[in-house]
Amino acid sequence: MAINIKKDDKPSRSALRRQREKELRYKTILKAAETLISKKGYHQASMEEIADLAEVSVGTVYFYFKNKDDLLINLIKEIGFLLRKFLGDKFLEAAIPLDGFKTAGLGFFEEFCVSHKDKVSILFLEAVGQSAEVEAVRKEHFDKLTKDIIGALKIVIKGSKTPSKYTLEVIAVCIGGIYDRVALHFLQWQDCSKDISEIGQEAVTFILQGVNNLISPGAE
Amino acid sequence: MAINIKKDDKPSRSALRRQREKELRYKTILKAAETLISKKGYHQASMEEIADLAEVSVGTVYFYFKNKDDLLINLIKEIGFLLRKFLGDKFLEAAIPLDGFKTAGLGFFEEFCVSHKDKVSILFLEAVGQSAEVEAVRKEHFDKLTKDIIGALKIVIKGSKTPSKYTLEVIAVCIGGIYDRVALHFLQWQDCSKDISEIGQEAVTFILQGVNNLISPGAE
Amino acid sequence: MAINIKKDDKPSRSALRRQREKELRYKTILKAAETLISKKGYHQASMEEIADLAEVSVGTVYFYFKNKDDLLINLIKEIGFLLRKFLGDKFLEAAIPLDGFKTAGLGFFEEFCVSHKDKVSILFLEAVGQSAEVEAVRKEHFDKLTKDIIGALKIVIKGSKTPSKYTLEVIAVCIGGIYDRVALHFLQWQDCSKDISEIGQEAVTFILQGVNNLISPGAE
Amino acid sequence: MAINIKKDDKPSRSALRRQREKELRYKTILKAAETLISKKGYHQASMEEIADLAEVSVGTVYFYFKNKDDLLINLIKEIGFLLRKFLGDKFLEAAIPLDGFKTAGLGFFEEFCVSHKDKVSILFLEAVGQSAEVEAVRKEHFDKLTKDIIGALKIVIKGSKTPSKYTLEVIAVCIGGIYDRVALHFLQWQDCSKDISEIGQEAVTFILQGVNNLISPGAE
DNA sequence: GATGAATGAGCGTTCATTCAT
DNA sequence: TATGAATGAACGCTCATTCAT
Repeated sequence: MAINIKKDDKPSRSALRRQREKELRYKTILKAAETLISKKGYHQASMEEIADLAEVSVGTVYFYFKNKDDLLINLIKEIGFLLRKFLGDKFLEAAIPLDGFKTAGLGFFEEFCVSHKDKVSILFLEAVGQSAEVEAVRKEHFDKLTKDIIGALKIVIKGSKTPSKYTLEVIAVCIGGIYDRVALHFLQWQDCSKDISEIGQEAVTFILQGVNNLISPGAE
Repeated sequence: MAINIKKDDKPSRSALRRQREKELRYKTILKAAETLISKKGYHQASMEEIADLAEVSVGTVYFYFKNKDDLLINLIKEIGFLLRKFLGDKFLEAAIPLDGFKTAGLGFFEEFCVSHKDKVSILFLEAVGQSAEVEAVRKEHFDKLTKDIIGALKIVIKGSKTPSKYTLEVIAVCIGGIYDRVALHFLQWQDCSKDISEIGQEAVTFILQGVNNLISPGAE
Repeated sequence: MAINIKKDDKPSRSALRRQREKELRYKTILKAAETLISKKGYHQASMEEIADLAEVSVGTVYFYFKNKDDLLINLIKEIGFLLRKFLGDKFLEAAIPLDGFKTAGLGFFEEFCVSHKDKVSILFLEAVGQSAEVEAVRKEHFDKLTKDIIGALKIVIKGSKTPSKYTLEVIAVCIGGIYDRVALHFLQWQDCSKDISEIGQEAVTFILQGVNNLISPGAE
Repeated sequence: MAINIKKDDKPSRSALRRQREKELRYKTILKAAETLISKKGYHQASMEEIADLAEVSVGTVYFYFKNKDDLLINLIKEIGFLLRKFLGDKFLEAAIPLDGFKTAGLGFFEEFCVSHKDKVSILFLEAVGQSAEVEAVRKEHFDKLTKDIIGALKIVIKGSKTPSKYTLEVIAVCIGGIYDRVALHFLQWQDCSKDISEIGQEAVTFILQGVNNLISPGAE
C-alpha cells in the first residue's frame, strides 16, 4: 500500500479542516437529536426529521451513529458528563466543603436546569424506559454521579465513621432522586422557573439536613 | 367501568354473572399488560402478545381499552391508587403522626417494592417518556401523592408556620423523588432486596431529618 | 375461557368458508410472488409489488408469510413438490420401468417446462444464490429428487450389483443436472420451445445411455 | 484493461511501474470480491467490505469497475476463461481425442473444483439469479463452453453424421449440466472432496456412454 | 361481546454510487 | 489516481387499530 510520507507527521491544513468539519457535523446531528427528542419524545422523533433538522441526509446520520439507540446513548453520555462536570465544579467553588452541597444544588436548579432544559428533559424523561441498552447507559451515568456524591460526602464527614456500609450510598442516591424529581416537578411538568431560586433553596435545605446529620447525628 | 343499570335495579342472575365475568376479563388483561410491559418495556410489548397472555383476542383488548396508551394509563392509575392507599394506611398505623413518615417509608421499601416489583418498574421506569398523554397521567398521580404528603406534613407540624409557600411542596416532592430513585437504584438497576431493610432505614432517616427541621428548625 | 360447544364438532358453514378464503388468499399471494419473481428476479420484486399484484396489503402478506425469504422458500417447496409428483407419475405411466426414464424425461421437457415456465425459472434460476436459508431448501428439494431417481434406478437394475457406493447417486445427480441445464439453455436463455420435443428426445437418449450401462455394462 | 500507449512506444520506467501497480490493484480487488462473494453471497457482500478486504477505498473500486454488477461480470468472465482454458488444455493432453472427455472431466472434478472452490461457487451459485446483465454474461460463458464441447465432439466423431441438428448441442449442454450439478452436489452442498476421484470417475463414465453412442449408436 | 384477519402508514436501516478534495 | 464522507432512493418489516362476521 502506498503511504504518503511527509517530512514530519504534521497533518496538512486541509486534513485538519476536514477533521474539524467532521466534528462539527457530529455535534450538529447530536444537537438536532437533542432538540427533537426533547420536544417530541424519543419514539416520535424520526431519524428523517433529525437528519432534516441537522441539514444532512439520513445516510449521514448513520455514518456518524450506528443506529437510533446509539444516538440517544451518545446524547445521554454527553449530557451526563456535562452535568457531573458542572456539579463537580460548583462543589469546588465553595469555601468550605459542606457549602459545596449548597452551591452545587443551587447551581443545578438555578443554572443548569434553566439553561439546559432540553438536556434535563432527555436525561430524566425521554431517555427513560426506551430499551435495555439505553437504560444501561442511564444507570451507568447515575452510578458515576452517585460515586461523585459519595466522594463529596466523604470529604465533608472527614474521618467520622458511618454506621452502615449503605449510609453514604443511600444518601447519595437520595440526593440524586431529589435533583431528578424537583427538576421534573417544578420545571418540566409545570414551569416555576420564576420561583426556581426559592424552590432550589428549599430543596437544598432539605438535603443539608440529611448531610448534616452525618457529621453531628441527632436523635432520630 | 361504566355499568348499564336497568330501570328497577334488579339485575337478573345471568346479568350479574356476565358483569362478574366482564370485570374479571378486564383485570386479566390489565394484569397481562402489567406483566409484559414490566418485562419487555412498553414499546416492545405488542397488543397481540398482551392479548395472547390474557388468553383473549386483540379485538377483545380493544373492547375493554380504547387503545394501547389507554391500557398503560389505566395501569398507572391502578398502580398509583394502590400505592397511595398503601402509604396512607401505613401512615395511619403509626401511634404519633411523625412516626407515620417512618412506617410509610419502611413499608414502601420493604413491602410494596418487594411484593410489587412489576408495578414499581412500570410507574417509575416503563411508563416514563412514552407520550404526552401518558406523562400527563403520571404527573397527575405524582401531584396527588405530593398533596397526600403535604397533608401528612401539615398534620405533623400542626399550626407551625412555614417560611415559604413552597416549603411543604418542595419537601413532599423531595420525599417522592427519594422513594423513586432509591427503589430504582437498589431494586431495579441492581437487586439489593436482601438488604432492603437496612437501605430503607437509611433512606427514612434521611427523610426524617428534613421533616424534623420543619418542627424545630436548626441552623442551616 | 368460554368455549363454544356444539353438539358435534362439525365446523359451521361460515367457518368453513372463511377457511377456504384463507387458503385461497395464501395461494393468491404465492402465485403473485411466483409471477413477479420469475419476471423481475427475487431482489427486484418488492414486497409491495407482490402485495399489489395479489390485491392485498403488505401487512396481509406478512400475516401469511414470516418474511420475504419465507415466501421464496414456500414457493420452492411447492414447485419442488409439484415437480417430483409430476416426474413420479410420469415414471409410473411407462409399461416397463426402464421406459419410465423416457416418459419422465420427455414429460419434463415437453409438458412441465412448457406449461410451468415461471416455476422452472424460479427453481433453477431466481432462487439460486439468494441466501443460506433459501439455498438449504433448494438443496433439500434436490436431495429428495436425487433419492427419487435412485429409487427408480434400483427398480430398473433390479438386483444387479453396482460397482461403487456412489454409482447410483452420481447418475441420479447427473440426470438432475441435465434436466436443469437443458431446461435453462433451451427454454430460459433462449426460446426453443417449438423444437423442445426433438431436444427432449436427444437429452433422454443421452440419459438412457448412462442408465443402460448400469444393466449391461459395456466397455468404457 | 485499456492501456494508454504513447506515440513512440517507449514508456518510462516509472510509467511501467505505475502500469504494473494498476494491474496488481485491479487483481487485488477482483480477488477480494471473489473471496467475499463466495463466502457471503453477492448481495450480502457490500462494496465497502470488498474495498476493505482489498485494502483500498470504495472510490478506488469504482475507479477500476463501473459498478457492482461490473465487478461480478468481470469475475464471471475471468473464471469462465480460466475454466475453458483448463478444460481445453486437459482435453488436448489425451493421446486420442475420445480420451479427452475423460481427462477433461476428471481434471475438472479432481483439480479445478478442489483448488478453485471459490470460483466454482461463484460461477454455479452466487452469480445465478442476480440480474439480467449478469445472467447474460453467464449465458455467454456457457454458450462458449457449449461450443467448445461441440468442437470436441466433432473431432471425436470425425465425419459421422448426426441424426439431428440439435444432437451435438444437446449433448454438450448435458455435459455442462453434469459438471455443474455434480460439483454443486458433492462439493458445495456437501463436502465429499475425499471421494471426489471416485465420484468424478462415475460422472465421466456416465458422460462417456452418451458420447460413445454418437460414434457407434446402440439400440435405444 | 368476542374474534382475528386485514390494513397501511410509518419507521429504521442499508448500500450502491458520487464527487470535492 | 485515490480517498471516504455524503447522498437518498428503496426496502423490508412492524404493529396499533379496525370491522365484518
